[in-house]
Amino acid sequence: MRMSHMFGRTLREAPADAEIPSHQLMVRAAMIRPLGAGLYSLLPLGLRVIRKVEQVVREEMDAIGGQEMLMPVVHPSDIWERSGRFFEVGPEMTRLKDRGDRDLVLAMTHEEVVTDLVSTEVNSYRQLPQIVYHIQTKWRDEPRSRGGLIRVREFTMKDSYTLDTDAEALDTGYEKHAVAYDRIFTRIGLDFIKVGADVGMMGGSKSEEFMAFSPNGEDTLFICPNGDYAANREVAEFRRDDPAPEDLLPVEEVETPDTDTIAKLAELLDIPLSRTAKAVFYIGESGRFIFAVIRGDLDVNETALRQATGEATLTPATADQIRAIGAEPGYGSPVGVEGAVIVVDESIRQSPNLVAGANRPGYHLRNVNLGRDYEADIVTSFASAWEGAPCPVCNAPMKLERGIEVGNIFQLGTRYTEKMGATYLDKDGKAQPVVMGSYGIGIGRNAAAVVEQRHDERGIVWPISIAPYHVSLLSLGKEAEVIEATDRLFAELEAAGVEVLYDDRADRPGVKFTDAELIGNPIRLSISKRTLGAGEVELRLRTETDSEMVPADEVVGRVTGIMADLFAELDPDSGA
RNA sequence: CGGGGUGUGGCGCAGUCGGUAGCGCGCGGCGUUUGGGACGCUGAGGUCGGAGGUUCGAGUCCUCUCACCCCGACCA
Repeated sequence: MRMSHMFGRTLREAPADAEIPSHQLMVRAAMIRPLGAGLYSLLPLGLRVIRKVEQVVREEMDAIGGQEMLMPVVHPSDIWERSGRFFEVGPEMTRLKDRGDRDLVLAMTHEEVVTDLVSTEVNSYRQLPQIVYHIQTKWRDEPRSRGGLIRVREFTMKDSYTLDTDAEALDTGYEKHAVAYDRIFTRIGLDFIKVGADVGMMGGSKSEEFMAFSPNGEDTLFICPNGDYAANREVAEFRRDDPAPEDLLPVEEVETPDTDTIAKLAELLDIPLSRTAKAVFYIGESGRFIFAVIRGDLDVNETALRQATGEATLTPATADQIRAIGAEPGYGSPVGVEGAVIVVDESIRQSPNLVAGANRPGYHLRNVNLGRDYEADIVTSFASAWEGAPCPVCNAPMKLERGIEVGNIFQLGTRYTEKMGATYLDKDGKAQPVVMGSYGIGIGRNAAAVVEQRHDERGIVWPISIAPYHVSLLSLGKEAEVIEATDRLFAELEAAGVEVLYDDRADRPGVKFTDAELIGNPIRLSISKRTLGAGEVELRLRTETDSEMVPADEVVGRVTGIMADLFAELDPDSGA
């Protein structure tokens, strides 16, 4: 490609509304342009990156037996009604009508279409297992898009689906995906980790996320320094030590004026936070009052609490709602309340003789004990982990990291196939629901994550696997012999299968160097009157600050050799 | 949806007390330059986000509205 005719210009300054590096650099480097909130055009340079990410994904999906297909972006709403998600998913899914007043939805994912296809295409256990996938547009009307390509509303996603006869076979397909994903993210040069995750709106039983490390990531991860455990904050567990057993002491009311927070209470009574029981009040989506009880030194993980209660949303209760069940804001305890679902964290069960509210202003109770003084409807774990929390496996203090979710894998089970009647006949001729898994990779987000991890003050430092071009070729000077020599090298490189972005513009050298570094192709070649006089070409890697002079007739071989080395560095089979 | 912020030429910005819109970069032409974002001359390009209002007069004041960004809520 000759830069003199490339569509899209580089920008000297980033748009004022771009804050994170990947957003700024991809706009400046003429890869993306904003159209609206969460909507981006891909310019030719950016599209090349996206296509390369897609191709890596495609190769690895094919390698585990995936069959590529393509499903529509617009769906008739009835399949979503049959799965139930038409009613479960909120405004994130866009609904529209066609000219015949028929209800349609814009696809935010494709479980429904796959399941619908399965019901007609799969009839026998002999056809299973299967892996199908497509790489296609998704529309999710996010409440808030952000960060360039990190979180957008319209985006390209690879979604694949495993179809199996039983849970054991599902494990196999799931594990194949875990391996394929490892290879994909390695090949595109990401520094990443697989963590345990919440199943969210996808439902199902098991889910893990692949997280690219980045301070600009939206997720918080807890990671064991010994590699024994890694989880999204939403589901992160930690080791809970059993406190020394104590005899249960009698309940005793204590006057605590103006002590409406746990911190004040602990100070007033001169006890550690861990000797108090904290009450947190929510109203669930069903309208039930959710009364969460947790040890005073811990915080509620609302995702875990939603899971435990089966409530899709939890809204903090108002003071009036709290009083309506017989509790008192600031002085609440589960002792004597009525009409609430009492959910107790494990920390409480393990801790005897805690201080809790007396459900009247200015008073608390000492020596409150679960089972003696009140009963729980649910006892489970819903405490948030924290930086330094003990690893649930080895007890080492966990590190807190930020990550960008670049892929996720879900075991769906029969959630969709049962509802939509996607069955196969087993060996006994009996109809059984197909067991499904669902696996996603956001293509554009991956490209952005790579930029977040691989850039410097001058621009992007692409890994060769997804760089827009392998080589930036610069002609320095307008002398005819320089132009001719650069034209010739351009042709030779292309003939050798090297992808070249040829900066043939009439600009000064500084402009070309700067743009080459901004765009970030891995190999830079420069030809000028000076190099020509010595019969050489200057070669510099984007990752290096020193150049190398290469005899003109060795350049193509040298470049292809470097390319092979660069690809090898990203090769998951090389053991590097 | 709550909180904060910004809308002036392609990008970055200025615009005082209300007086008829300017700077840098970029872009076209000519000339001089050519190894780290050159210089001179010259030229093109703006419904000042939109609507309404106040006023002799609005980029500027008032009202409404739209869009975008950031934090939170939410989120496969």
